[in-house]
Amino acid sequence: MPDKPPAARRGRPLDLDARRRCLELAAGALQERGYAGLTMNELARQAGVSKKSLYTWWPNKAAIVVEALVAMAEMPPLPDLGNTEAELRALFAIIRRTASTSELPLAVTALNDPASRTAVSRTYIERLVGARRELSRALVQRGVDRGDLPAGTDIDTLLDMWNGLAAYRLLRGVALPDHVVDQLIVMALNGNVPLLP
Amino acid sequence: MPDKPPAARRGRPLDLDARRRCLELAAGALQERGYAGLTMNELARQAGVSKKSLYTWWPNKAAIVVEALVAMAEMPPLPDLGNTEAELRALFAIIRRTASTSELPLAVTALNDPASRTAVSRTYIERLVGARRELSRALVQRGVDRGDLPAGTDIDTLLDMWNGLAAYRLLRGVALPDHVVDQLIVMALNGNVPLLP
Amino acid sequence: MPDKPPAARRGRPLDLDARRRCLELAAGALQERGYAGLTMNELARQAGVSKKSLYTWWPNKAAIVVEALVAMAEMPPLPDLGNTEAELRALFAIIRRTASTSELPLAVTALNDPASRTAVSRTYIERLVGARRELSRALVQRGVDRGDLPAGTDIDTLLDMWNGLAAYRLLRGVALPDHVVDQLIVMALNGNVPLLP
Amino acid sequence: MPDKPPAARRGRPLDLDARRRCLELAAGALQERGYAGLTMNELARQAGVSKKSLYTWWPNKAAIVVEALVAMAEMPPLPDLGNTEAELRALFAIIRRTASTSELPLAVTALNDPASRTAVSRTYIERLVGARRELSRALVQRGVDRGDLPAGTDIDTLLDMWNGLAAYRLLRGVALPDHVVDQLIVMALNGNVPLLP
DNA sequence: CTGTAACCGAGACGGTACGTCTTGTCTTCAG
DNA sequence: CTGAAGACAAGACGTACCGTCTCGGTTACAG
Repeated sequence: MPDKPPAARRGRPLDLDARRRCLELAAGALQERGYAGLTMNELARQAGVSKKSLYTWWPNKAAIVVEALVAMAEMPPLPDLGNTEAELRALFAIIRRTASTSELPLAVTALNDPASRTAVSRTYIERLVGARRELSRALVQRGVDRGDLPAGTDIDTLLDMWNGLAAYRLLRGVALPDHVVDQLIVMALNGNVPLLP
Repeated sequence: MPDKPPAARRGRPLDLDARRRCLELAAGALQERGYAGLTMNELARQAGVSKKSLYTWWPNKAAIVVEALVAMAEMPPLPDLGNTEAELRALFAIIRRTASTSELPLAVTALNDPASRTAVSRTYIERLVGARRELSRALVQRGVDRGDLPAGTDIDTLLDMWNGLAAYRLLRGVALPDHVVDQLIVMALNGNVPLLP
Repeated sequence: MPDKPPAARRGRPLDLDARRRCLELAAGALQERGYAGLTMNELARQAGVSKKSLYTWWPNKAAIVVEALVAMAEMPPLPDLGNTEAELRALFAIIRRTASTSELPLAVTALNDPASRTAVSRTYIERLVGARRELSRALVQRGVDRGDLPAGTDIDTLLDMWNGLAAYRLLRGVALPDHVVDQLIVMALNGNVPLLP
Repeated sequence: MPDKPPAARRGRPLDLDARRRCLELAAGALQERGYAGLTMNELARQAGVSKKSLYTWWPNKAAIVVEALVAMAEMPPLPDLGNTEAELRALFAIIRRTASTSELPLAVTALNDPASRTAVSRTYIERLVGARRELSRALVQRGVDRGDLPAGTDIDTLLDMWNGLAAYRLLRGVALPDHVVDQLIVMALNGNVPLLP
């Protein structure tokens, strides 16, 4: 008997539909009213779900928030445009869009909620930042492979710098103008990027 | 007599001493126990101050936190070492130290507390981020004046990029290794910096 | 099946035990420390109950106080002694005891607390004063039935007069001497009582 | 030197006008909004007086309230109508009016305010109840002197009973109907009153 | 006519109760 | 066994009020 149905489950099955509904409602509330503006009571009520279930599915509020953010952060793979400059431009579009949502402040707030200490481990952050990171890294790697970027480019540092710049500007409430983006791309294509040691 | 003192205040004067005491206690509690770990009840009790006074001086908890962070962010002017590379190295030391304290998460949390929306205006952020910014800008400007950095250097973008990189790494829980700092300094001294349009 | 049990309650049931515990603690605190000396914070703490629960069960402090007083005011039915004079004497013993406790001032204070205006309705007073009234009325009625008191005796007015006399004396800080009680009883047995119109 | 002018006062004299203004405002607020509805802050503001002055003139809130009630309780001497029944009827008019104001509940509340324990002594009650008592007693005494009431009438008990009846009815929220008043007067004129021992 | 002593309005302050809110747990009943 | 309904403990938040205090200014009598 190669593989029996996973565990011969008994009783009422998990309501995966309701679970997803919660994440969507949470995502909406987070963007509209922020971290503190999302309350578990209301989330349960609106999702037609019991608080018991919420706390069965996630250990605490911070965990729901992080998972909702992870879901929001999902993005389609960046297509190979055959042109490194065009691809970098597409990458910056995503960086700016991400920074313009309040995703980062929300993540910081969730991760500094004392409740999260117990259960929301670093793995969540890995998933949150990491989700996009892999795709972004692949894009930059293509530039390196094409020879448009230096062979030893420190891709992670480069991406952290670009994302960090956008995020920091967001914190300051200042926009990231086009000409800055243009310049960063030109600099990169000219080989002015951090290199691996 | 051109203008007499503003309004000849009546009534008992503000107890500025107690006000400052609150900020110091708040700063300590924030570093030790985080945003949620600081409670107004205890702060009032420890400072020997009534809650009424707290809420007279600041509109809500977030406002106290931001002001305490502003006070924490004050730093001595960066001395002129006569050597741009040494100065940049000193600047990065501060950037790393700042990113490794909990200051940034606290600020983000406070500024995203819905209570702060009403009263804690953008000016607080200006003060918070701006306090250090002026000093950092002056340091970089000295490098430009000495001719060690390009004449048209976009100092703000450069600083946002460096600070953002450090902060983003902090969020990811990854350290910023020395060789990366070395490389960024070398790049800057080679003139590879964003320029004003 | 004409009507099934009202709604087949769902969710955790009310903790009636804790509710009763609160009333008892409140009664004790009222007698020892008065209306202002009873605080909701402490009551919650001592009863091992959350403030939320207190305010779920009662709309405000005054409501708890009134209900505690109602519980205190409960008294055993006055036994039929077969002798009207002896029964009236027993009634006066209760009247005096009631007037000498702090029950009346507490009730007046609670019912004049502006918080009570909204929620503590007249029904509370009915219950508070009415609890004892029924028993007292029954006692006097027995005297009427025996023919020891006039047939048309206005029992309510008679009881209000006697209770009012004792209460008024309490307010003035003057005792109600035995001979006055004796005389009132004699007057009543001689038929000198207010009559229904 | 038999008696020198009291103390040869120096400095600014007491502002008796403002003091009286406070009492009037307090009386109004008490009747409209009750004991807790009268706040010292507002009283000071409305009277154009500083809180400092309020607490110079009276030791605490209860003291102001009691003094305001005493002022409210003042009544013109009851004229000799030459007719005991008419006079008793006038007396009952006053008793009813007094009971219909919330004077008694207010007095009870004030005297049970823990703050009053220190400073508002029994003498205040004497003044409050006593002010009217003397006048009422004189009126009843005239009836005794005329021979319309028994020689040994216990006037104090009689008045406490009548006042207490009206007050108790007020507490119960029930009116005192005319026919009851008529009957009490008839009973008294028939000699059915408590007698001194 | 000037000094000085007592008074005054304004209002900030310490202390503390009130009533509301939210998180995370627990209990019951229904599917 | 899972899920909805919702009561519960704990405790923070922001508001209100009392009685005290400190300030600068005002009014009277004294020299």
